Amino acid sequence: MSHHLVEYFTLIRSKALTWEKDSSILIEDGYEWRKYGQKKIINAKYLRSYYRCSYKSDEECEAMKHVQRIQEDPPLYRTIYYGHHSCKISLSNSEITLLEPNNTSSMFLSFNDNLQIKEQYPAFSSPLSVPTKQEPIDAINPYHNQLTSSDYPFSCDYKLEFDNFRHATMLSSTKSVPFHDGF
DNA sequence: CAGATTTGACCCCG
DNA sequence: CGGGGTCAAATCTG
Repeated sequence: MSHHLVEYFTLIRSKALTWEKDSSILIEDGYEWRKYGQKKIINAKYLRSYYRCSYKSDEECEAMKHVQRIQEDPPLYRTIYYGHHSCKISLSNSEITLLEPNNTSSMFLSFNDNLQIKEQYPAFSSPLSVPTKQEPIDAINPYHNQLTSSDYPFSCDYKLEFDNFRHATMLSSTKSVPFHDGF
């Protein structure tokens, strides 16, 4: 069963290896992350979680990511990646195409048919990509049954936005969800 | 017991 | 000074 995830990627800063990804369902991104912090962000309803690559100490891998839920209904999570993985260790899912932008173009869009959702994590098990531990998912469990692929049909209505940071955000949503919550 | 997470303190920078 | 990023000790988990 292919989940047609509709996601968008935005290169925030072309010099820094930084990009962000919003997804309406939690996906495995192929890496293991260790959480090292969590913060309440003003004007945001939800906590932001801070992760770094699990292999940072072993292999000097500097990759990090921040994950923050930005919307309740439907659930939407924003993941900002920093740096790239110098470690070779991924979850050995060759199916997973890593979500790393490879050039300095301001944006690109990806409709991931090839992103694999781990079967043992049906719709939600972890709001993040660390499958080894259960997460405090109480809040999102109510949405478990809503997040079937049928609720997220593949649709292609794009919305392009430019902000004063000269970075373009291509928003693609099945429901043209407005953004708010301080973003 | 080892490795991950939690959580408040610390700290940096605008 | 405060927001937000990181540290680290305590705690948790398997």
